[in-house]
Amino acid sequence: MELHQLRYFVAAAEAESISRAADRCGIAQPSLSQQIRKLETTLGVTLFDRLGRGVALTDAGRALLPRARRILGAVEEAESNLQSDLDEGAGRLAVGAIPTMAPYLLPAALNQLRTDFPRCEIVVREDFTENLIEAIVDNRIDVAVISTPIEHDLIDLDVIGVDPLLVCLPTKHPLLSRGGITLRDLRDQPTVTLHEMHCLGQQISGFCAAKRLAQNVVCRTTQLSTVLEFVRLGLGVSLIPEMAAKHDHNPERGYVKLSRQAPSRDIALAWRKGRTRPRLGLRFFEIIANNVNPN
Amino acid sequence: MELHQLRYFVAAAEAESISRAADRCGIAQPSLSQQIRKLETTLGVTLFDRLGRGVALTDAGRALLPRARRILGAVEEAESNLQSDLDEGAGRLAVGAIPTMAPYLLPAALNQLRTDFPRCEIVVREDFTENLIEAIVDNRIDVAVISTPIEHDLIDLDVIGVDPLLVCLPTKHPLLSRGGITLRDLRDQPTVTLHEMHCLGQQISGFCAAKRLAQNVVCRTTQLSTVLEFVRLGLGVSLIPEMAAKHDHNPERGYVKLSRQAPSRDIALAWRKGRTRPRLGLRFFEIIANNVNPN
DNA sequence: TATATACCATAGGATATGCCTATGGAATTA
DNA sequence: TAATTCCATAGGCATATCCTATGGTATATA
Repeated sequence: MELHQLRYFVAAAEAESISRAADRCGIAQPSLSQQIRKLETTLGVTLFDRLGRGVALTDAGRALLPRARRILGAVEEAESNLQSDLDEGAGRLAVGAIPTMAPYLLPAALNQLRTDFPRCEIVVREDFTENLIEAIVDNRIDVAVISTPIEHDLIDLDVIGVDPLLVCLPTKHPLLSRGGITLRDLRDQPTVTLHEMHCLGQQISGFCAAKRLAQNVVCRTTQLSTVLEFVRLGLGVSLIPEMAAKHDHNPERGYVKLSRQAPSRDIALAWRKGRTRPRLGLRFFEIIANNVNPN
Repeated sequence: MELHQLRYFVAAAEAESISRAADRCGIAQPSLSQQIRKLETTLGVTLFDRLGRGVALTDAGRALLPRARRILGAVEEAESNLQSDLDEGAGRLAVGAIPTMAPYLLPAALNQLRTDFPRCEIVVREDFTENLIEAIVDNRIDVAVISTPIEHDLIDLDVIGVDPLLVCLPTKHPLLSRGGITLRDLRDQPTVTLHEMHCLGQQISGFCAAKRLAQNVVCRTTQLSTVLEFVRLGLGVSLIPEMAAKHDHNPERGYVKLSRQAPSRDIALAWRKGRTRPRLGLRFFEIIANNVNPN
């Protein structure tokens, strides 16, 4: 069964004539006659009675007619609405993000995206950098919000901003009111930090190692919120990303920016190299870059 | 856009690989690759990103995929359900009948047909012979219940029974109780009869002319029920088909069969010559023939 | 790093398909 | 009876589909 055969069939049924149908289809009468016959052969039924003067649908032809119309209608819909669907951003976007960024960056950005493209479908995956990279390479997600460094031949990285790491202290901590804190001041402080399964945990460790600062780590957790709770209870201090600090409204914690050589992490979007970035992804890029760096 | 292109497209989208898709479709990899490219050209969009290691859908591809599946599903449905629809008699039947037969033959027959094929659709047309013949020739109706004679090259006629014409009299009429009535006894009776637009009216006139019986026609009507009413009021007698008499339960009228050379009309089904008789039509034939001639 | 493997694209040729014109037979109309 | 209309068939041409062979690129392995 071929689409043009269905078109010819419908034309012949409507015209009740092979000749007129061929005329309307812009082909010669024998061609249409031949295609109808072929359709009859493949379906194993007779579609028309040839009456010498025109043709008339048989039972089988009457049964096929509405189906043929449905099929052709679906084809037409596809051809004409494909582009408009794309224009309206009715697609799907799968976004990944590391757990230390997701809760601070995604909600606002995805909310905005839904506003811009009400018909879009968004899938979120929160996972560690390594798994996100793998997901991008395997085309399971379209884009990921992560931090540097990323070394992978198949990944394109756009650094869209910098997220400073602040010192997080209990409100009553003496350092909090002092001002002008440097890394050196933290040397003897007990610290609470993230497990190194998080890239943020690795980044902090790396930063301290670079500054030859031996951390006195009293606890490693797997969630930032747990770290914050420990700090609140006075078990130690911590380095916390600014984006997380901005979301912390608990009066029992305070944040201080280190006065010199303040550590930070990059905020980046990772894409699959070679893939055309989906329209929704491009808009997501704009939105999140704008949120990170308000002009 | 062609159906095989959609098939290849869906296969490639599902396999995420041109090679594997080609394998599954039973064609060579370059062929499938080429058809995908063609589809992209006709639609004016890129459907896949070629990643060296497999392919991945673009926005456009993702938009097309459900549509392609819908189209192919509709095609499959048509191919597989066409026959079953025919077997279940889900078709349409357009039946015609002359007004002097329709009310007595159609209701029971069509009711039976609906019982046999609950999904069928029936259209009834009640009209004069000439118009019915024309409707059959033009394929507007599939079959007609009519009477002889019919002379038309494009009509096949099946005589399925004979309908005697009875003398219809008011109950109090002296002839009714006499028995052994012949045409001669009607010679001086005032008669009421149908207009000759009805074939029955023509048949009765013809019959009387053949017997050299000059009718004393006091009234011509266009409906049998009007004739009956005139008879009831004693304005005249009439010849009424037996099938109508059987439906007449009014005690003020009586019917007598003529004892010799009783007139009758044929009951026939008319078909378009050259058309394959629809399944529903064949069943209708069986039912009505059986109703007319109960074995 | 070098080699082998997997995958998609291109090139060129064989085959098949769709469409054409010409023509014949059947039915209808003048 | 002749002219017309309509569908089917025959044969040829152009195109499209599919094939094999091959090259380039990315991935996996030695």
